[in-house]
Amino acid sequence: MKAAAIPAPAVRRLSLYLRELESLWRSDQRTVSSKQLGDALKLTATQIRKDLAYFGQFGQPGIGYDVGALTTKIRRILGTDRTWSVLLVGAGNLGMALSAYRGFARKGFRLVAVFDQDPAKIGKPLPTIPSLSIQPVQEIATVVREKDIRLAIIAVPAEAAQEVSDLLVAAGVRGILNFAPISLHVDPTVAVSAVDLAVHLEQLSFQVVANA
Amino acid sequence: MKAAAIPAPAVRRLSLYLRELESLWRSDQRTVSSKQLGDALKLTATQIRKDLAYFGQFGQPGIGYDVGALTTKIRRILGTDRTWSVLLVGAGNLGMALSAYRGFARKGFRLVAVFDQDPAKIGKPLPTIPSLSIQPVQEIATVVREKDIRLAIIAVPAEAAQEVSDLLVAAGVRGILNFAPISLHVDPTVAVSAVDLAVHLEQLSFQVVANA
DNA sequence: TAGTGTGAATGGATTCACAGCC
DNA sequence: GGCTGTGAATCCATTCACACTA
Repeated sequence: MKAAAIPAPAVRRLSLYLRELESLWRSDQRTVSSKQLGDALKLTATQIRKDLAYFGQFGQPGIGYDVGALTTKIRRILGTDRTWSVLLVGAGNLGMALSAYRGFARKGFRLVAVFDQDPAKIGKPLPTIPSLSIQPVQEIATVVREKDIRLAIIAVPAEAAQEVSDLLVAAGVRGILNFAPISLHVDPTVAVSAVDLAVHLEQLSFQVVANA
Repeated sequence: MKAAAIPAPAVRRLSLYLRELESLWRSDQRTVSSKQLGDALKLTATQIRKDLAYFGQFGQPGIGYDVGALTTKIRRILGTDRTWSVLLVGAGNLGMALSAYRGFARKGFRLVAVFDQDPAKIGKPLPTIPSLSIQPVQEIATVVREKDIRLAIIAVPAEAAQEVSDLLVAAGVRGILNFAPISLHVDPTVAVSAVDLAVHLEQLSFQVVANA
C-alpha cells in the first residue's frame, strides 16, 4: 500500500490546525475559512488549503470549513481518534512534570506506565496519578507487551538515553519522544521525535543576535 | 548590515553539530570529518559542509575539522559564546522541572528570575536554586530592565500565555521559548520558538499509523 | 589518499493564479 | 462576493559532481 507522499511539514502543521480548531470550537465558532486559520497561525491561506488537500476535500466553497467536521477528520488523519497508551522512562524532574501534564490526556494519550533505573524510586506512586507506581526499567519489555504500548517518552539523562531506546525498540515500541540531548539511533521503522531544550534556546540566541 | 540569507534549517542543524562536537570532545576526539558527523546525526556529509560553508571555511581538506576550533566557531555563530540571562514565567510542574534542568547552565543560559501569578507561590525560593524566589508577574518589566534579560521561557497554561507574552515583549524581551499550546502573536522583531508536547505526540501517532 | 568547498542540477515545498461552487 | 481546490510557476533546500588542498 503506497501512500501519496505527504510532505512532512504539512503533517506538522496539521497538528497546529487541530489545536486551533479545538480552540475555535470552545469559543463556539462552527465555521472557519483558510484565511482565518492562516491569520491565527501566521500561515498563508493557500498553504492551509494545500495541506488539507493532501488528505481530501473538506471545505465548502463560499463557506469555509465546518469546525467540528474538520476536527474529526484531522484527528483521524493524525491517528488521535482513538486513545494511545504511552509509557514514560525517567522519573526525574522532567519526567514527573510530564507525567503531571494534563494536555496529554486531553489529546488522547494516556500514560500507563513509568520506569526509572534508580532503586530508591521504584515502587513509589506518582503524585498526580496515584494508581501508577514507578517500575524498574528491566520490566519495560513485559509491560509493553502486557499493555500493548506503542508510544514512549524518554526523559532520562543523555548517557542513559540510547540504552533505554534500545530497550524500548526491542520491546516493540513504535514511536519515541526523546527529551535527552542526543541523537538516538533506532531501527528505521520506529518513529522518533526529539525535544532538546538547549537547542531551542540556541535558536533564540542566534535570532536575537541576528535581529540586533 | 545585511546578512547573507541563511536557511533556517541550517541554523537548526548547527545546534546539533555543536552538541555532537561537544560529545566528541568529551571522548577526546580532536578531529572530525563531515562524513563522521553525518553518520552520527543521520545527515549527509555534503549537507554538513554546505551548512558550515554559510558561515566560513572551517575545515582542512584531507583532514577534516578541528573539534575544538569548530566548537568555538559554532558557539560564536549561535551567540552562545557568552552567558545569556533567562527568565521563566510559570512555576507549575513544568516550570519547576525546567528550572531544575542543568543542561541550560551548561550551554551558557542562566536562569535569573522566576515569575508566577499565584499569590500562594510568591516569595517561595526555588528548591534547586535557593537564591531565587518566585516573584509576581507584575514585576516582570522591572526585573527585565534591572537584570538586562533578553530571553524568556513561558511555562504557563494556554489561557495565560498570550497575556504573559505581551508583558514580556513590552518589557523588552527579545526571544521567547513557549511551552504553552497556543500560537503566540508577537512583534516580528521578537524571536519565538515553540515546544508543544501534544503536537510531538501527534506526529508520532501519525507516523506509527503510517508505518503500520 | 582522504577530505573540504562550491557551482550546477535536482527535488520538494510554497505561492500564484484561476476555474468552479455556494 | 466569498471561498475552496488545484495545476503551473516559483522559490528554496538538498544533493551531485568535481576542482582543489593537505
